[in-house]
Amino acid sequence: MSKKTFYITTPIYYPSGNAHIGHAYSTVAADVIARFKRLVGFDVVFLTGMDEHGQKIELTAKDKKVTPQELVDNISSKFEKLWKILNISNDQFIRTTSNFHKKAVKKIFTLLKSKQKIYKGFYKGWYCTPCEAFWTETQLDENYKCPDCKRDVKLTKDEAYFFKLSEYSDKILQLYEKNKNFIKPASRLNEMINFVENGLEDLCISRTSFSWGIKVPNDEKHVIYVWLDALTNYITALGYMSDNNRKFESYWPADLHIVGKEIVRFHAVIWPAILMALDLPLPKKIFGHGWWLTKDSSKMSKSKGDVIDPAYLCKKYSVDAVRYFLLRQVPFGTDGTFSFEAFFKRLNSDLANDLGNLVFRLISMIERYFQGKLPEQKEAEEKDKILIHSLVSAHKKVAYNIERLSFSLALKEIFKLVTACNKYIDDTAPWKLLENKNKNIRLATILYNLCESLRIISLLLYPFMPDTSCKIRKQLTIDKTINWEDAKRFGLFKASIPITKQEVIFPRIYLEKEKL
RNA sequence: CGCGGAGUGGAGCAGUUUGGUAGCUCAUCGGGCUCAUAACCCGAAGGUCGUAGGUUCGAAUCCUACCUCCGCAACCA
Repeated sequence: MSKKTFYITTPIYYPSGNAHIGHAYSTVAADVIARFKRLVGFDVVFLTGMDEHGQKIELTAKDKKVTPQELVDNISSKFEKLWKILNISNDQFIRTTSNFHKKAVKKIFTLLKSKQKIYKGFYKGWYCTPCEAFWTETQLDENYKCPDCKRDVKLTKDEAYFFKLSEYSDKILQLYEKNKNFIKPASRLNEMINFVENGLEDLCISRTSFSWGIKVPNDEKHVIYVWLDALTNYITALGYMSDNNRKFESYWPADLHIVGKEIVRFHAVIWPAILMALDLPLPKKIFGHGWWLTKDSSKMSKSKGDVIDPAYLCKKYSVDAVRYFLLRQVPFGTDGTFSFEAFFKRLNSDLANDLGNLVFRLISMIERYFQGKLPEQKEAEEKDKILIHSLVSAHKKVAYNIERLSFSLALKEIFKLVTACNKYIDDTAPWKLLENKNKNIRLATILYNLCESLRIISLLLYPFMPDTSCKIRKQLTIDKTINWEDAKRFGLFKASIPITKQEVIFPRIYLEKEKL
């Protein structure tokens, strides 16, 4: 029985500073897809990692008086810790400073060179001596000065290796034409078409101005510059160009590269060209998500420390609050504004008031009315049907929206169910039935239906909020096995297993108590 | 004329492809309920849909002009 495979990646992040909310965003989104795909039976590889070479690292390390390796070891370990905190279920964590990656990249370079896709030429750039940095003409400011220090720059010509990107314009346009879903959302596709139609230039893929990188084989004063080093992580991680490429054979091509909108171009233009040059299949989809902006950045920076540090948010307000907010607040393709006001609002109204309170009031009634043990008998009524119908049909909409990366809509669907449950309680008014002894079974049925609802909700919620999902199941003594199929059927909840009240899942946040 | 996106009640957004009572969430106000985390449920108020023209019986939705904001315009991960 060979399961269908699914390979999903995040970008590899650049450890020149600490992880911020944008990193968390890409990674959490990828995690949701990975968890979902596993849940529906795919054999998933979920890759994330770090892009650890380059001049900026070299300079930062020098500044901090550590070696580049020490610098990246330190920062990368922080990223890894953050992924643990955020409950990221990645199968691999690649670092471009790993030996296996460096070896593979060298082989890729050599192969491309032998195929005559790489040649040696001259890189023209404007060099700023004090900054030790090269700039392209378009990067210079309006007076042709260094954009960093505003001082004079001088035109220099350096020997460098180039990749024949210019050969691929037509092929890439054909790719876009053939696969309309290659770049999502569609607005990004238009940008790329426009960009490629203007013609592609060959790509400079080596540098001599710094040394922190993979050496060019047989020409060691050159180091391989970002593209060939970073983008190829998606295949070297699977063992491409290694002694054991079994994983590569079974998982490549990637099903989905999740990237920030700022690097769509590299993934949608350069990466396919490199793969074409290597005669490898192309990834199926690139999704470029939006950015988190801060509306009132002055206020943010005034507060002590880096307040939008995702680890801090998780620690203070729970992982799932963060995961939920990021994916619920704005559509995945568009930019959003991060504000604590919005964060607290979401937390309070959706998570604490609607979901958390629902679990709490339900368990409270089960304890109070049945000493924590529901009888098995049932007495259904017409109004149950509406609730049940919306429950068993929800999985389709949720799955559909996750597949399209419309996380926000998927969550909306799930929370419609939560609202339906709260309404159902109000409509059936269990506390009134209590007065009438004959209504005991009906009362139990209502509570059963609610437990069952929460079983299904916990299942649908699992890819987004694994922690919360498990908490709900634990509180209602539902067994731990998470299986998407079980979201399609009503009636699997086992009555008569004792339930006792536990912690509140999402405590309410009181704005006035929060010091921002 | 480089390409593209956006401008809708206090806030954030959907609706524009296939014109026909302007919808959602939050906030506000009123009511209900008491199982619950001052939570839950119901109802109300609030918008001439960037501006000005045009097409049409009828336009947020189509056309024209203009204004404002934003993204892309390659070696920045």
